[in-house]
Amino acid sequence: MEKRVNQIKQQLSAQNYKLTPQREATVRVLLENEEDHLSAEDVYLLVKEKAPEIGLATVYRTLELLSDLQIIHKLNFGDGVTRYEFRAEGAEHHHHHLYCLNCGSVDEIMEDLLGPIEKQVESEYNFQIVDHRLTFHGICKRCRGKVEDPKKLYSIKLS
Amino acid sequence: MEKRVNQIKQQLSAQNYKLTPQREATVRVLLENEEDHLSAEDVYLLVKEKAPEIGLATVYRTLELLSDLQIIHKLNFGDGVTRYEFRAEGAEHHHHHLYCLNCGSVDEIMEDLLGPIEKQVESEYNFQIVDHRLTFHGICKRCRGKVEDPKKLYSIKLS
DNA sequence: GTGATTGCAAATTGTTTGCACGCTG
DNA sequence: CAGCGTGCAAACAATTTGCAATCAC
Repeated sequence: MEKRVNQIKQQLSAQNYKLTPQREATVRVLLENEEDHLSAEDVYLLVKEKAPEIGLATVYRTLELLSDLQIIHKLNFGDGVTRYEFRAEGAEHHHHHLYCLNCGSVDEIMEDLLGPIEKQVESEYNFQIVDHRLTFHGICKRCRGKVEDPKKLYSIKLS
Repeated sequence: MEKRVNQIKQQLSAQNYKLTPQREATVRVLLENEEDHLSAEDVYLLVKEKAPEIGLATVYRTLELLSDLQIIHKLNFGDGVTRYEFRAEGAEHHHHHLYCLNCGSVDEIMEDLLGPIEKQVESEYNFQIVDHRLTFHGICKRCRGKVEDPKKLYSIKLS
């Protein structure tokens, strides 16, 4: 944890940015909730607990900064809010998401399932791939059995 | 074209909705620009050409209705606007998108590359898949050569 | 007429910006 | 003191909602 905070501090100063207390608090919240895919509002509420004077705009600015520096990633599941997650440490390690239509949870698939497919797409469509987003929408293991008609949920909830 | 309008009309009346002139105009615009992934605003502007009195709210309501009835699909590429596309006619025919970081164009991959992978995910993660979204972000064939550093573009443009 | 549908304006939501102040080198 | 960084409030953009008027059976 301290190690990662420090690492980020260095990434910031390498570009002449400082790890101010607000930024540090934000980073720590993100690290502490790494598996949660928080929205800006989520982050704001959590950061306020440790730094009550912080403004929402600062949180947005910090998230934008971290995103520009490719320290975090913005995610969109179509429910109207942007969520954030840490980038995989090793540059090219992609992963995917499982978005539950019932409870809104987001789980991760930590393996990259698309390696061969990317190659196929690059050559077949003459498209230079920089990244991809793969999300499966459905019912998570915790909601299994609770939902009668997943397709219906789907049409209601999804964008 | 007429055939498809009629088909949609029937889908609507099957659920006790009417294909009003405004709805029909909206549907036609969507059909005429099927490969374009229009935003609500785009649709609004185009619909206004044939039905100048229409309101933006009506367009939104129509798009929402069509989406609820699973006639069209909402899409999010992370650039802040929701775009719409027709659903594949045959229920389970998935396709994928190529989003160009340089020009913002969206092309389609009409084959479903994920069949086997879905099966693997369902069993391995105990997740019941209803749908998936797969988008490749990168440089389209038209922008090839115009861009020096795709990764940089990526960090700037993407959500 | 009764209920669905519309247009318009106002409200909401998520996010961004302008600006004066504060902190740090 | 120069400039980055902040908090606050106002601005914005996309979308949604309330409501009175209108339309279709």
